[in-house]
Amino acid sequence: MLSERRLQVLRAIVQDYVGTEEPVGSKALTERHSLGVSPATVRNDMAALEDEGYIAQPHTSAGRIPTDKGYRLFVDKLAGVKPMTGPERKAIQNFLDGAVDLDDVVGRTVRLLAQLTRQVAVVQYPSLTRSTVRHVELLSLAPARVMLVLITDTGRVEQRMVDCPAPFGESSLADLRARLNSRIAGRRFADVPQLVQDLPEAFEAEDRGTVTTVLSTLMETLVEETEERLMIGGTANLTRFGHDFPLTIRPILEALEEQVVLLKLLGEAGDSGMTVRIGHENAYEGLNSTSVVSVGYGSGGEAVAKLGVVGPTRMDYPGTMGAVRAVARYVGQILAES
Amino acid sequence: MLSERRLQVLRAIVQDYVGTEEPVGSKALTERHSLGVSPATVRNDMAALEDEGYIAQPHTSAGRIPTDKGYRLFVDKLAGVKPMTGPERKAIQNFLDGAVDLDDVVGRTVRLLAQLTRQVAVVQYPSLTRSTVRHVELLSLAPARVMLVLITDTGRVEQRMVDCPAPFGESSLADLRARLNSRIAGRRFADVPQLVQDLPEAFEAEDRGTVTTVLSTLMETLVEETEERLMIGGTANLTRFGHDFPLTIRPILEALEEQVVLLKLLGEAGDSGMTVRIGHENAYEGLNSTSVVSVGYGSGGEAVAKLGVVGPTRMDYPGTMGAVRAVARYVGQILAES
DNA sequence: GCTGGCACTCGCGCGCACAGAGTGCCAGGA
DNA sequence: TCCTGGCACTCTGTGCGCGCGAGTGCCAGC
Repeated sequence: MLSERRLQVLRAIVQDYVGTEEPVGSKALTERHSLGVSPATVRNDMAALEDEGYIAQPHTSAGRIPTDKGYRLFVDKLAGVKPMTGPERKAIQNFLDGAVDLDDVVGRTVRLLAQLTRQVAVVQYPSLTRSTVRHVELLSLAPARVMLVLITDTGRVEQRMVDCPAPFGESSLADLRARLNSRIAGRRFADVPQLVQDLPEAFEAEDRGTVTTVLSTLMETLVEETEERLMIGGTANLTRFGHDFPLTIRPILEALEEQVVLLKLLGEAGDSGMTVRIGHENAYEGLNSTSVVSVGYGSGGEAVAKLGVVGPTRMDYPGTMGAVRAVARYVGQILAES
Repeated sequence: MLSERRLQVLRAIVQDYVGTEEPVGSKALTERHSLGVSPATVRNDMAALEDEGYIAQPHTSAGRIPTDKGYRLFVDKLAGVKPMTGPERKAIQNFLDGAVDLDDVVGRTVRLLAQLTRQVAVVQYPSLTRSTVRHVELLSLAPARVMLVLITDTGRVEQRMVDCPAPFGESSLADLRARLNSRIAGRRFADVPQLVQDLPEAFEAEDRGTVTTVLSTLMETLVEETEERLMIGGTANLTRFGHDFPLTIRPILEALEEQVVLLKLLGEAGDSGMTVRIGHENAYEGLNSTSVVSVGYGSGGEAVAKLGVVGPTRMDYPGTMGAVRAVARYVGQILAES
């Protein structure tokens, strides 16, 4: 167990290193923080911290820098979440209030988060897993061609083209539309398959093939849309990453383009509360030198999606966590209103 | 006027520099290209080319590198477009064929283009300016709340929430929906305002306010959607940009996040045929060290949007132009089919 | 108008020495 | 038992000088 003072030393090291980006030595520490002890004592503490794996030296006879384990302890025990100031909160609210539709909300959120944290922001579109169907629209484009439009209660709209096996009359289409909506409007995605299972039986034999095709397209859409899309922004902030640049930044850019990777990353984070994944805690190798701070957000109490930022392990955790939490809260409000 | 041989020398310099990324000297030139003359002669030619501003020396007594003006001449006069090979064309087609909807088409196109050119790809969503309305759908969500869904013939779907000034009955809504569609379905965006101008008059006084609100939201949507969205990809390729990295890459990443800048960039390019903007020819300052190769694409003959790549001025122009042209052609085909 | 020769320039890489920061360890004191 | 000042040691980063090599411009000759 580490003594109280050693924890303070670790906290000081993290804070200094985040600020200066340079390994911090014992002398500098005692100068900048009033620890009440001499450099020599600090040196002993540092040696102990290094033995425990919380800090490391890049080279012999350089200062110390925190390890992933050190940051972990810092985040868990030594630092809180720094709340946003009043004016900051006001600004967040104002910025998000002007959004006109879902795309706009997500777009603004990304920009805002990137600007506040000066890091890369990732925002997942509100999830459809817990969503319900608001309306299904069917439009006849050609005798054997139907457009399927799905509208969800989160305000999302998806459309698919359906090629029918046989021509499909306008009246049959209207019939199908009406039956479909009366059955599944307001129901959850997961329940849809059962609810429409016996629908084809209500139609003439010649139309059954088409009905089945339309239904399976609908189901595909539901499944596909359950897999989430996301938006990222603030990639220019990657340039502030470090000095050894090209090598560090490349895998990160690659990871950011792989939506699958990012979705997994957000998905792995706990469902409630804020999650901080530090360095090697990230499963994806390219992000081993980064930390991911993420949190769920949603209208009402339930989280429907996640958002977060990706930055260097050497980041201002309290500030970043504060910004992420605040933004998530306000986005939730906006979504609840619309 | 430059002699034939000097043009050849310029061509050789561009090709070598693009390959090696290093200033190219007279001796290396005569070794790698069979110009049939000695290094001394090439030196004279190079001096002449430098006087004319086609090439420059980074430092005294280093090799020469092409200037923007040099690349311009190279692209205009000295190099053609390198066509894709058969297998490459096949691969492009296969890759694009699996797309399920518009988002998917654009997404695949971006990835494909980035991979083929190993540069940053930018694809504009098919434009709505020349588009027609396929269908307008109105859904009642609450007594005084309507969802407006617009479907275009390019397969795009946009929705907006409308808060009505007064409650709006289901039958009035159906009436409005029917009238709207009979008037504007199949018509061009630009014609819509006139066509619906006198619609409110057909309704009871109590509903007129709502009808007007719905119509103005529709018009807003049309205008907004005429301003295009776009998708980018392959940003990881920026890491191959140069050695002086952080300084070069930062403004580029910033530019890429500013959709307005990119749209302007694509918009400025000529409406038909391929456009190459080299270095300082780009209006936006952050892209002064990059070249942009863009071309319009669309279903049928008409171009409905643009796509292109952003890369270092030192790029393989013939190859890049070939890839861009080929991809644009196949995307056009895919869009025409769907 | 092309060629070979020659002197000149300049950036780059290498070796070296030095300063500075930081460490570990130890003996002495509260 | 724990803290402190002192001391020797170890590195890294930096500045300087130097030589090499690539490349140039110019000139006289063919």
